Amino acid sequence: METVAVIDFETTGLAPEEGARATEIAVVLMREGQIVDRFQSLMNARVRIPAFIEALTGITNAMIRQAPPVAEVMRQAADFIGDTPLIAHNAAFDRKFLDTELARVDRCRSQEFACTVLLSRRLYPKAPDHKLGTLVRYNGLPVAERAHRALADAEMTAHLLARIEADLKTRYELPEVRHELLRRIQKVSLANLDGCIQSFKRRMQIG
DNA sequence: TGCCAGGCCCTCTTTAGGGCCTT
Repeated sequence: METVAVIDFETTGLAPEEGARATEIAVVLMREGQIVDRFQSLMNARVRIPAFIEALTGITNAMIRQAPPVAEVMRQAADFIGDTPLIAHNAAFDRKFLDTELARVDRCRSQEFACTVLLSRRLYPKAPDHKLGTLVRYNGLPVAERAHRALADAEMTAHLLARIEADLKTRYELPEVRHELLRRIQKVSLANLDGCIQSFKRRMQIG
């Protein structure tokens, strides 16, 4: 059975090219819709966290000063993830921080990302919006006590992923939902979703 | 002076613009 890694970063800002750095990482391994392992750590990149981000995440400059060095944490995270296919909510954001922080420790990513924002826009077009918290509540999933912390957000994303996979299986009578199919789905328009999945089923000789 | 992320999606589109989503 396929294992996927759900990843979430907390950072000092929105863009590494603007000098933003990661302050916390969490990775949740999922297999058959269940969380089977977790990695989480704060990390010290020797940068100051803006006050409004301290308020948003609850991660303070005092906490970061006592955290292990970012290079040490990223090497551990890279070893934990290995070549497991990746998932994130708004994957473009986490992908660029992952790639930037890995490059700083002379490591690189080999696997692709799937994105629960793109998937949710296709599966749940009637949701009020596609923020992580909204989608979790919209689907009646467990809401983390402390959103905007990496492990809490990664676990909420993992639960959302499990719901997406379950809904795809039910709606399209699929025996399983692999990362490759998620990647295909997120690239087609909403109008072409049904056709994309039926075509995939024919190629896989399902149904 | 006025803007200041960026990748992606949607549509009153594609010779573009506006909005979403992440910290």
